[in-house]
Amino acid sequence: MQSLSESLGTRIRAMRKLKKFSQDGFALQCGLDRSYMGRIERGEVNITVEKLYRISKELECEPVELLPKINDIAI
Amino acid sequence: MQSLSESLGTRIRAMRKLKKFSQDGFALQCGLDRSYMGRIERGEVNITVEKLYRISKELECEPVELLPKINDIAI
DNA sequence: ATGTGACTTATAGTCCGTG
DNA sequence: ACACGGACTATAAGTCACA
Repeated sequence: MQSLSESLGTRIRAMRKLKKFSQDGFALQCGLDRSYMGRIERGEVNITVEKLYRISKELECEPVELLPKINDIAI
Repeated sequence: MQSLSESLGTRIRAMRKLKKFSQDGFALQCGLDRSYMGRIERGEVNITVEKLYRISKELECEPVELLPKINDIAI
């Protein structure tokens, strides 16, 4: 079972690629550092809800589309 | 328009009351200090996604039930 | 049972680089 | 373009005392 951060990162990456954004261009859009976006997508960090919304906004999706179901992750 | 943290806090409080939990009993369940839970419910802090999941788990709901729609808050 | 101030500690998030 | 890291800085996390 994936961790929450891993699952979230995987979903963010998939959605970003769907939108044909580069990682660093997308980070810039979100007002985040490029190295931090890499860490997010690799599931190395536990982002705040505020950043989740910022990322969702730039991906033109609802946060729920990026969040795993509660029973699909280890808590 | 409410801020994200305010909207999230309001929803957490409403769901907690629905479950008939006291603030400090609920904080304990979540492994948090009751004063910190108070700040979350008042929207004074910007929690991480991990905390959101911990709280959702104890409220027996999905995170999406606690999160406002992206167009309903100021980003 | 809850709000608030004043903390300390942990970690989110930045800025610089390398291959 | 992206992975990965070191060394920062800002802020979330967590504790306690008092109202």
